[in-house]
Amino acid sequence: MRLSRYFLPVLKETPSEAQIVSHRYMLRAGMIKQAAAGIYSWLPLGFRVLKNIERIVHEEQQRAGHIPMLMPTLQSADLWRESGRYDDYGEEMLRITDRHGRDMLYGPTNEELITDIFRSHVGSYKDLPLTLYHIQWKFRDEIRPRFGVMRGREFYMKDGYNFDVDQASAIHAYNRHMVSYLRTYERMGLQAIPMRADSGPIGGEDTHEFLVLADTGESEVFYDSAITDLKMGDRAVDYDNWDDCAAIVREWTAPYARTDETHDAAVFAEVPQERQRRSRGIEVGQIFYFGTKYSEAMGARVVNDKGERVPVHMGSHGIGVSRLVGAIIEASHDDKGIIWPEGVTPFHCGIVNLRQGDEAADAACEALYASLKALGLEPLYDDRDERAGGKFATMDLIGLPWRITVGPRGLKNGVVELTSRRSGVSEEMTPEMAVERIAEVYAHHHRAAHAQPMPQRAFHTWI
RNA sequence: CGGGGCGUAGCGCAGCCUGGUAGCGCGGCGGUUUUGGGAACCGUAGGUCGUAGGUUCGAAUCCUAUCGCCCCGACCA
Repeated sequence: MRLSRYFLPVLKETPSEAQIVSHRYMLRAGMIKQAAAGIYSWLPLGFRVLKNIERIVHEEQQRAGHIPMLMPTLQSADLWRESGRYDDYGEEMLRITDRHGRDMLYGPTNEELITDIFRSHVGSYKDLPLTLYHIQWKFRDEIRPRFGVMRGREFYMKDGYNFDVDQASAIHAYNRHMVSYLRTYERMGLQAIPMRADSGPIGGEDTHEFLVLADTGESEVFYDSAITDLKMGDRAVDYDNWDDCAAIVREWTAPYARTDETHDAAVFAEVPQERQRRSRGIEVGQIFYFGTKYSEAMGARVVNDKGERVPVHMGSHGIGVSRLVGAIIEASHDDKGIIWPEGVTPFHCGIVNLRQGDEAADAACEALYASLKALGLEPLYDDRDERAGGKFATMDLIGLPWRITVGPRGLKNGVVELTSRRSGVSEEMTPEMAVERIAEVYAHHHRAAHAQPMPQRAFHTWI
């Protein structure tokens, strides 16, 4: 993309309403524009990040054998009356009446809809296990929306639902989700720690929240520092293997890690003193096993191998996609702006032409731009007629992890400058070498590297 | 919903107390000189002062109502 033809309304000054760093930078970098309290338009740059996060979520869900679909934002109140939540959910649910006087609602979540779909079409244990998910806008009428997209009223969320014939296989689904979530967050350059949580209005017996450590987090968290040393890395995971998944879950749940809701000072005291950590965290996901809570209320039953009709065991799982945009910024920024992890960056690298209009500089930039595009990478070429300082400031603010700086001075010696946004380190090298280096950096983040679904599959519905 | 605050040009703000017909910085547009970390100068456009009523010869300013937004709290992906 050429910046001169893009829409990137950056702000030099911080809008007064923004209190926390992610909100400030999202506004200043031209990522969002507030439409109403807790409701935002996603401008082109923000939209690219949102879509990158969404893409990673999709890839990791499908890798784990989960099936994408899409349910509507508006729902009929009838199903919610059936589950009993029409009254339980309270003021946070946005209720709407259509022209015929029918009670509708803007969905805060989708357990009712998915259960209705399930009971209409699935009747036998032979159709299980089944995990369906979608990524869709939700609305929760927060009393006080704040912190930009971190606590909006309208938000983009992946929610998935697993259906299993009995508790044991439902627990495996739970474990499988924890593993896939760990991978998902790691690919975004985040460390999200699973912490034992309260179930809240969703209900359930077993649940973990995933928290990103950040000073501005809304939850107080207590953990054993051993957990932050854990990495999924490149390890091969067989999502069909109950023991493998359970082992990884044990690895991540053995060290103490809880939010203030479930914190137990006595248990925490058993963690060696030097490993006790107390911090703040941003919740970016949660997984639940809730047994037969909805299936019993709504009559979602299957016939098991003994010919008995039994309520299906369910779980649900959510990832706050729009919130993650803010959470990543909270976890990765400095005083100049955002520092995007390679996995989610809106553009793979920036090209800064220090002397727009200079024949050699223009030509070198065009060549770099073409080479990067040819490799399937998307550079952002700052070809505006701006001074160097302004271009650098913009690049630093919008946080592209890599920058190639091109100027007449370097070109005289046949070199350009490659700069890491994170470390600030600059190296001079030929343009060809810079392209090669960028390509290497992104080799692991390419879509192709993640598009392979699990090789062995137990899910009958998987393509 | 309780407490606090704010709505004046695209953004950040002053003016309000003590009414007299709107200003500053940044940004925009045109031009000249510049050009390796947010340049300088000249020119120029842009506002029914959130909205509605009231008081007054006269309201951004005083009064009333209303809408919106932000912050703290309870609540929450």
